Amino acid sequence: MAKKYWLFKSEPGEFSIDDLEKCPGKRTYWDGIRNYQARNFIRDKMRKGDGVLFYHSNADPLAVVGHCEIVKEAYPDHTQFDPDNKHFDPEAIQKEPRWFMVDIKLKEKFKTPVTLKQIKENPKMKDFRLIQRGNRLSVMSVTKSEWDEIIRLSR
DNA sequence: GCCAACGTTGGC
DNA sequence: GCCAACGTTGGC
Repeated sequence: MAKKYWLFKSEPGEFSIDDLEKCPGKRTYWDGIRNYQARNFIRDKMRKGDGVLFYHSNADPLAVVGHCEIVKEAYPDHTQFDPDNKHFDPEAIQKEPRWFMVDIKLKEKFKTPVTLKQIKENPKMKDFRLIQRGNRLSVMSVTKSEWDEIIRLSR
């Protein structure tokens, strides 16, 4: 299957691209996704080698700050079973995990983040999911041309 | 801090 | 299965 592209949102106060850069091997698991649409992307669609844009939400600046690669495909998100974790799901059962995660590895932290403002002003990005009205998905798909444009803007 | 948009929950 | 109430997200 052809390489696909995604965008992950993260609040830098929770987990920033700098935090990712400090992780061993610059890789981490992407836990805490508790939305079914996002879960289905993770569980059913993401494949090793797919590209991931890393976006800082609730931040200054609001921007795509780098890109990553999926290095491990979906497996159960252990935080759903951990009562001490803020993503604990009391309804989740071990035999049939409800929530999944992938592992990502940082490929590049942009020298120039691509801001939300830039994206909104760019006619080529008018269909970008991130800027669609009321879009609250924390994981979404990105087309190849959108990916290429973001990379170009970061240069 | 506000609030629009959206997902989820639960009573009926 | 409808839908009002509620909680959350996230830009502003």
